[in-house]
Amino acid sequence: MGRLPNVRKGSWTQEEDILLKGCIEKYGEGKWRHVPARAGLNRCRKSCRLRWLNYLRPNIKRGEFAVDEVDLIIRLHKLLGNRWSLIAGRIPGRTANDIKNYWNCHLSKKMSAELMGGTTRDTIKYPTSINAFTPNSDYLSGSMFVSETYRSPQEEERYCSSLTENKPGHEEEEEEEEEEEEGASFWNSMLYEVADNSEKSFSTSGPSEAIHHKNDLFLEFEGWLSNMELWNFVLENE
DNA sequence: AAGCGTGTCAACCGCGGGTCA
DNA sequence: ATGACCCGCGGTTGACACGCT
Repeated sequence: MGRLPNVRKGSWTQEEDILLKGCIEKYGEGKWRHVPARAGLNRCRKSCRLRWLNYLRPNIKRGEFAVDEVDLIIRLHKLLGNRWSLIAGRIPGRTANDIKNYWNCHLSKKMSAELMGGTTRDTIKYPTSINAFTPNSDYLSGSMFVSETYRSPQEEERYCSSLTENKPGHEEEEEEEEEEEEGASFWNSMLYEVADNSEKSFSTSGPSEAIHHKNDLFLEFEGWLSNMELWNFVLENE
């Protein structure tokens, strides 16, 4: 099973852009498997989709990121980690690819430089990582931490010594459980903290005591992600 | 002027999740 | 329940531009 033979790759020409744009305008977005044939393009569907989403779509903002956009990206990245599509959803006119590129070129270096410079960090809100722990499938499947962890020198020392200890095999399961608990407790803290601080609008919709299962917690959180009022609150009080 | 290093951005690739037969 | 197919995402790569030596 493989790749389509003789499919064009590389940069898009103006003619191709016109064909693709015309096709989307005529048939609408989606059904990407039909797009190459409909548009008369010798491109794979993924390439068409990407070109549309990142370049041809109307209302795409180009050029320098404004200061407030950068600030928002940093805050959102703290909260969400590398979930670029979610971050892009909060920044009108910017695509996930743009934001990812901007982060990789500008902000990741800046952030790690700040880290090295000993910038103080928030204490409980996020795991000890510049890349926030993200509620991805690894978390749901039980393997928790996917991002590189920052530790203080003392923490690092403890961590290293813990690594050099010989651990019998059966303790691995216990470690996984501990990690899982640690992650769940992070989400619990975050969700409850937000709920506690947000008396008015979330007193009824905040997390109920019945939330014990991590999947429930995650689903609850995903629901909150689409709550603009909550977002405004989090960003204002972060 | 030429060579080299670095930054930027568009595009590709592989994978995971969802849907449907 | 299972496998095929499609979509969307994030990581990575490659090409080009630009600055420095």
